[in-house]
Amino acid sequence: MSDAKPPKIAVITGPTATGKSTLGILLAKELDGEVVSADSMQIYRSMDIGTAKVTPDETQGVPHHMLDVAEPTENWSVARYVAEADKCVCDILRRGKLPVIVGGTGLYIDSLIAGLEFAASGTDETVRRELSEKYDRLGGEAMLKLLAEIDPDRADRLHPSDKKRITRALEVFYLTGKTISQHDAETRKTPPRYDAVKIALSFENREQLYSRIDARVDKMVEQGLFEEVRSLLGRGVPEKCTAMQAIGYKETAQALRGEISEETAIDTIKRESRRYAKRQLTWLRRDKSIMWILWKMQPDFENARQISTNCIISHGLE
RNA sequence: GCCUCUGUAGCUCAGUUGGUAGAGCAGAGGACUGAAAAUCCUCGUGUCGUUGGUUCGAUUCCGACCGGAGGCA
Repeated sequence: MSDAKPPKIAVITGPTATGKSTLGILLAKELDGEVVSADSMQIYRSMDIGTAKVTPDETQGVPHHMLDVAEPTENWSVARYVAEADKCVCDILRRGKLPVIVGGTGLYIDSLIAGLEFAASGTDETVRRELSEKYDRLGGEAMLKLLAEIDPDRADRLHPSDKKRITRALEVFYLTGKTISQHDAETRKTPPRYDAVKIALSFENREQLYSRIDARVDKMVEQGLFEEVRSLLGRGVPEKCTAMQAIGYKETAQALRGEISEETAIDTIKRESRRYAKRQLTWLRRDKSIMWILWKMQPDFENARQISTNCIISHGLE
C-alpha cells in the first residue's frame, strides 16, 4: 500500500470490427508499448478466425499479452482476467514500457482499471448449481423475494427474469455472509488502480459499422470459420462451455449438426455481431471519460494514430 | 385481351360487420461488479397503392387507373 499516484496506461476500445487491434499496434510501436488484450474470447487458444485474433504477422513484433492463455474447455472469469492481466500490466510498467489495453470487453477493461477485488466474494460451483435449480423450480419472482429479504437494494434493481444476477447475488451472500450490495459499495470506494487514457473507435454512421461487421463475417467464413469450429468440436470441446457460446461458434456448431443451413448460420452470426456491437456501444457510452474517434467512411489509421498519440502524451504519459 | 387473387410499419402478414390500425421479425434505447461475444429490461403513426364516387365520415363499400401473382384464350 502506497499513496503513489496510480500508474498511467492507455486503453483502445470500441465495438467489434472498428480497427482496435490495428490502432493498438500502431500506438504501441510509436510509444514503446506492449499490448494487453481485453477480450473475453481471444483468451482461448485455437479460436483465432472467429474471434478475429491478430496473427503473429500483424503484430509487427509488438508483444501481445492475454491472448491464448486458456483452453476453450476452461472456466474463465472476470476475476481471472483481472488477476492475470494485472500481472502483465505490472510487468510492462516495471520494464518502463507503456501498457496499451486493447479490446472490446467493457467489463474486463473497467475491472482491470478499477482493480476490483473479486477474491473477497469467490464462487462455488455447488452453491451456484443449487441456486440455479432452485430458481428453475420456484421461479424468478420467488427468488427475487428471497433476495429482497437479505439485500433489498439489489433486489430492487433486478428483474425477476435476470436469473444470472439474482443467483449470483444470493451466492455471494451465502458464501461470504455479506450482501453483494455491500461488496459493490466497498469495491467502488477503493481508488482506481490505474489512471487510464481511454480512446474508443467507432463509425459516424451505424450502417457503416454494420456493413463492416457483415463483411468481416463473410471474410471469417472464407478464412475457414467452419473448419475451425469443426476441429474444436472434433477435439471434444463441449458446446455448453463458455468458449463455444461465442458469436460465430454456437451458430456454426448448429449448422454443422445440420440444425440450420449454412446460409442461416452466416446471417445469424452477422445479426448477432451487430447486436453485440450495439451492446458494446451502450456500455461504452456511459463512460464520459472516453475520447471517441469516429471514422467517416473508412478507417484513417494515420490520423487516428496522431490524435491518440497527442491525447496520450498530453495526459502525461509516454 | 379476358378472369381471379393481391397491394396495410424496413420485411412477412393480421385487422377494421365503414368511426384513420396491430403482431412477428428487423431495428432503436437502456442495464450490467467472478458465464460479459454472456445475461436481462423497455420501445410499434404508418399518405392502410393512386384517384374518383357513395356516405356525416372510407384504409374498410363501388368504379377507374397503376404495380405484383396466377389462370384462360
